Amino acid sequence: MATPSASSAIELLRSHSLTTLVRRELERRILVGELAPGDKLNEADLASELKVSRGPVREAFRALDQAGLVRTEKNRGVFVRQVSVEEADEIYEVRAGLDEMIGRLAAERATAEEVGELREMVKRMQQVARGKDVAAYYPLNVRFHDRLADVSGNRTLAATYRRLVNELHLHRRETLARGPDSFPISTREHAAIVEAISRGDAELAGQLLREHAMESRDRLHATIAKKGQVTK
Amino acid sequence: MATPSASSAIELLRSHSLTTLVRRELERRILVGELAPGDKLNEADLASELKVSRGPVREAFRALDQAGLVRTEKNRGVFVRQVSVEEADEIYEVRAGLDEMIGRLAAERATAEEVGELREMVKRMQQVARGKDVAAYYPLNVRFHDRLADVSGNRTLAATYRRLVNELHLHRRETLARGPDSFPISTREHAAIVEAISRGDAELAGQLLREHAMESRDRLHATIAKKGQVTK
DNA sequence: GCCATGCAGATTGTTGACAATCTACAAACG
DNA sequence: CGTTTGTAGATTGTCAACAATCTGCATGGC
Repeated sequence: MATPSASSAIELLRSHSLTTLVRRELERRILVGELAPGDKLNEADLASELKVSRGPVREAFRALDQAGLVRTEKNRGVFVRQVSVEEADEIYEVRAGLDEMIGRLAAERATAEEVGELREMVKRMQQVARGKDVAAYYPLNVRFHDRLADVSGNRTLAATYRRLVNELHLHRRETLARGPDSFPISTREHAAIVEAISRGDAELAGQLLREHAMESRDRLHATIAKKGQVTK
Repeated sequence: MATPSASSAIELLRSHSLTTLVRRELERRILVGELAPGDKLNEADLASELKVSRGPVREAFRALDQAGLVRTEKNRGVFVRQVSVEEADEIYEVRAGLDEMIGRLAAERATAEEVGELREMVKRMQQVARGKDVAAYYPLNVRFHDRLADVSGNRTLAATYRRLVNELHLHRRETLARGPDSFPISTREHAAIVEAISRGDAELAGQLLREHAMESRDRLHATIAKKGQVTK
């Protein structure tokens, strides 16, 4: 490893085609909100902006479509996917089940280092939470759950989970425009989850994570009810 | 509706680009076994065989890659995905959880017609089962579970389920080459599942479907053990 | 005999051009 | 005045050609 930066650059070029890079960039823009649900993605514009031809852009579109982040209408274009409340509700339902599996498996398989890492993440979240800074808390929360999915040791489970969470990000992006974000700071729950995992209590970890997910779902329903009063 | 065939043809042309058609054809070939796991897919050959240019073929590749049916190696080509026993084990684990959700929701939401349809499918499977014709039984079994996923009423759940089942088909294709298929004829279990759904017993339906999936997983483990003896 | 080096063919990655389709606006008709 | 038809511009779908990379084999050096 004489030139780590050079070798990593080589590795970057070796595995990443333009299609992959375009795909990542678009995924980033969508999840970060630069591209809002319903926005149209113009092939030519994106191609010239990213300094590539339309081919890689189109290939990236097909991948993003399959990933559920955009929807394609023939001869009309591709649009950032809009996730309705009904869909979000369905997704939450599945996510709750996956979260329970993640909790169970994580409790069974987590190593001491992994538990330590999770504890560290919870601690960081608690620090941020004191400032009531939702904007800073949100990504930490996402990464915590993401890491939890990895700790489950089941790659298929983690990949399936991430896919659904991405779609829920989409829904959040959609509703975010209508009003301020009321994201919950639930560090206590997180701490309890990590403790259950630490003790190897699969049943409890699964139950806690399921409930944690269900609360998100219930919050969605509460928001629907409130929006229903205000908007119409 | 004066010319239903014509209007359906129009609808076909309206929504299906060449990319979509190529994608479907390749998916069919992979799931039916015409393309075996590990096989390389040559862009130019496929393009000329399907009478299209390489563009749509490449776009179909990106979608199939994201769908988990092929894997892409930059500058080397795309290959039909190989699902190892470890991966299959992971997938089964997730599938068992999804199946439980499907059972629960189906029991809660299934209409009388849907239950009737499921009963009909079980009956057909029983008829085929008497002939011990595994080749004929297998697709019926797949369609039964597929329909069950729809009956759950949760499209996200059904889509997630199908994706995993496709990957398991891949694993089956891979192991099928090594020896005869020992697919189980479990019409009794299917009948019990439908009955639980019919009675609206969500708990039981979920439990039965989970066990049903777990048996597939256990069969995989048994096969591994046996293969381990024979092969090495 | 064995390994490194360097072509030659094949295959993938990317691009720009052409064809088909859609959208918006304006003119013509009832 | 409203509806319809037609046309121009923009956008997507498809294609064929060019560039970059890989694979296999032969040649040469040790």
